Amino acid sequence: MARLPLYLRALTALSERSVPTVSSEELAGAAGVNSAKLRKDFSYLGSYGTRGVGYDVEYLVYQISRELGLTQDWPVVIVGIGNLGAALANYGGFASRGFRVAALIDADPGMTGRPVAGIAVQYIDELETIIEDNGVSIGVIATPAGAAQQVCDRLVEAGVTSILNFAPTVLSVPEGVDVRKVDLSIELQILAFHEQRKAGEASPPAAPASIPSGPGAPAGAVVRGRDDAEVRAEARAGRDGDPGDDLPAVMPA
Amino acid sequence: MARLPLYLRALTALSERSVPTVSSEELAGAAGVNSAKLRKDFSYLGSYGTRGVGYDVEYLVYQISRELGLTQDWPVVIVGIGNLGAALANYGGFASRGFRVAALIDADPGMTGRPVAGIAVQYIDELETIIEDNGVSIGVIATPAGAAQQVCDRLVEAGVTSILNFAPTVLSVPEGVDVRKVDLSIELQILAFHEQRKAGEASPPAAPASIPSGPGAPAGAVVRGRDDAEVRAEARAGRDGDPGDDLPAVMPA
DNA sequence: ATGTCTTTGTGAACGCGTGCACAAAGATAC
DNA sequence: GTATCTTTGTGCACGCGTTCACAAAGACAT
Repeated sequence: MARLPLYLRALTALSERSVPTVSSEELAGAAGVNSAKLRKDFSYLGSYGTRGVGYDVEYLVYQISRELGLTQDWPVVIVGIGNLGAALANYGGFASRGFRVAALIDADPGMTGRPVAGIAVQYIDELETIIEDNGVSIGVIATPAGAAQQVCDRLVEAGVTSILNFAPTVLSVPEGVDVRKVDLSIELQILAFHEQRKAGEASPPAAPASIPSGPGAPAGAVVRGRDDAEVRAEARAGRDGDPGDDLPAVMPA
Repeated sequence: MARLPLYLRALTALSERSVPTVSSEELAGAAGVNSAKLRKDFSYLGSYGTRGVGYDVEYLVYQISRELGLTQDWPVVIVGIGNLGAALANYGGFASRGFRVAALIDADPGMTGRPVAGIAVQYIDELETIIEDNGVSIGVIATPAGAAQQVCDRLVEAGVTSILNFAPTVLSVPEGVDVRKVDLSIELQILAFHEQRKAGEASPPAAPASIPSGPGAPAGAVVRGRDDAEVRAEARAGRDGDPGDDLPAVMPA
């Protein structure tokens, strides 16, 4: 149930405004979901609302917090204190809600000892010790892509069973270890995809003079500089051309 | 098809190693998906592989790039240059792959003119002008939660039709505008949820002496400090108690 | 106490994405 | 030219999540 945190946030807001009860309809609106879905979620959870009235806000907040395991606090380590790692360390969302940054770890010796968000960065050799001493079971990877799998392996080996991965790599982990991925470029690419579709459907008059696009090709494709067949033929021709700079808009990593 | 970026990344890696072709099986392995799924995805895309051989790497890279709209470059603006916004501006994943940071915008006048990642931060009054002058259609919101909806409205009004939201809020947007959300606390909470379930199932002997948990309650619930009925009763009693400090592990925002 | 009204909880249908399994297609060797 | 072998493309069935719609349940007014 990935929606529980959403409900919790909406409920907390209501709680602060001292609203005693909410109907499934209201809460669903605030969380941006269907009301029937919300009711079903709560019924799976075992929570009981009151028919004719709604759900008791405080009670639900407590129930969901408990279900999510937020009544205990979870020590987390952040590995890779670059731009992103530092931002994460400073991010308030970590500190609150039962999550405590137990340590910041970096592979650059120059970082060691430097305080980030009030916590001294530790060298990566200490990783295993830190995990074990603090009973850390959640690790955050904010390293470059190349180091991610390696760090992941060490975390898992040391006892971490949940990983939040910000590096643009697919991590392979043993059974029983959970990985969640946050990938900025992928999100952007998905947006670009939809954006292109919108542009293609909306403004056929905006099509610039170019190579005639084949039938079935989306209208957004007119921006491309080369014909499909051309590229395909070249690619098939034994790859004599220099691979890498013949596809301009494609990134290096 | 949210998997295309994943494929693209794997394919690009292969391309750099000058691998001419891949089978669906290999590529699926690298992307961490089922091979049948991958083949079906590609067939929807209209791409043709060669039976008995596999897919041509270069051709696929080009096709997917085109499908995702990566053959043109997309100017994006980042609004809210705090820790996270600055990290995003510095993040390499933006600059490459057809995305160009057109502007950094912040509501703090003290930030105006300060260079972040080589780009001078602009004051939020310029938002509309920037969007229109640069033809920006993708906006990134990295503001505090309170300002997010407001910024969102201005972005949309100015012509942005795709938004990547890092603020912990549900944004409401008109039809036709795409929003993707990246929420760190939610990711962590989901991990904690699974973590708790694992702990509950795995180590029943580890249950500390506590209030007897009711039947059907997950074992992880033993960590809680108060009984269900107790909280429920109190919550129902007209909310005489101080709301907010009686639920220890629950966060303020 | 009774009736009405609101809102929950859930049975059932729908749709979609996933994965299996196999036939068609092309390459490669002989 | 024929046979074999690899790998794609896809028909089909399964399972899950979503949504509709309605009956049961409780509150509230009379």
